[in-house]
Amino acid sequence: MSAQVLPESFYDRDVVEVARALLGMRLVHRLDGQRVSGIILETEAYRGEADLACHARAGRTPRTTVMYGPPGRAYIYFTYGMHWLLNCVCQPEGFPAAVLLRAVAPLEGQEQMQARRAGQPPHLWSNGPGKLCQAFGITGALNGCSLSDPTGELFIEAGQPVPENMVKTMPRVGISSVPEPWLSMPWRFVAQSD
DNA sequence: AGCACGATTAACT
DNA sequence: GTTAATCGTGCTC
Repeated sequence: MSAQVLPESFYDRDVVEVARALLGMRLVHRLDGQRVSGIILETEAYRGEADLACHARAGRTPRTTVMYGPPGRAYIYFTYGMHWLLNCVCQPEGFPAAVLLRAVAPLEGQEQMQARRAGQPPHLWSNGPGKLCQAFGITGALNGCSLSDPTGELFIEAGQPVPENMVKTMPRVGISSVPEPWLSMPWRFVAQSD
């Protein structure tokens, strides 16, 4: 019984819907022939050039090109001079939108995570967008790769969907200089732990 | 060519 | 609660 990898069509719809639907799914990175994986617990949606919090607000640039491509690809970028952040490209090709993966619960390959998150306790390995990329060994080398290819290095498998009463919705974080209404859009989704 | 700032994190007071 | 670390990106000159 092998887990089902989410197909491109999963991502080919409104990015806010996808951000909600990704909760409970499983992020997998094949690293040194070993699976490093975790259950997605927190996401944020970034939608189109009109969304002033979205990188695509500046239009199509070298960095944002991947977001304009087909759904189901990884959009990975570098920020604050030291952190990689992982997104899933959504909606039809030509419309720039992506879901930022903000937190996952460690599952497989915990020795790998421990090694990459030197000295930190397990609950702090992947509870942030920069932290999860570090724990999983994800870098810009994977930018643009398909997340729907089961033979690829990085993909997302179907998991246990999170029921509605276990999902909290709130404004996105880290975008404090963005004007309304974008600042308050409830496009951040968090799965409750209990 | 130069500059301000960022979808963050960890280590402070 | 505050702040340094650190550099690619996009904007201005």
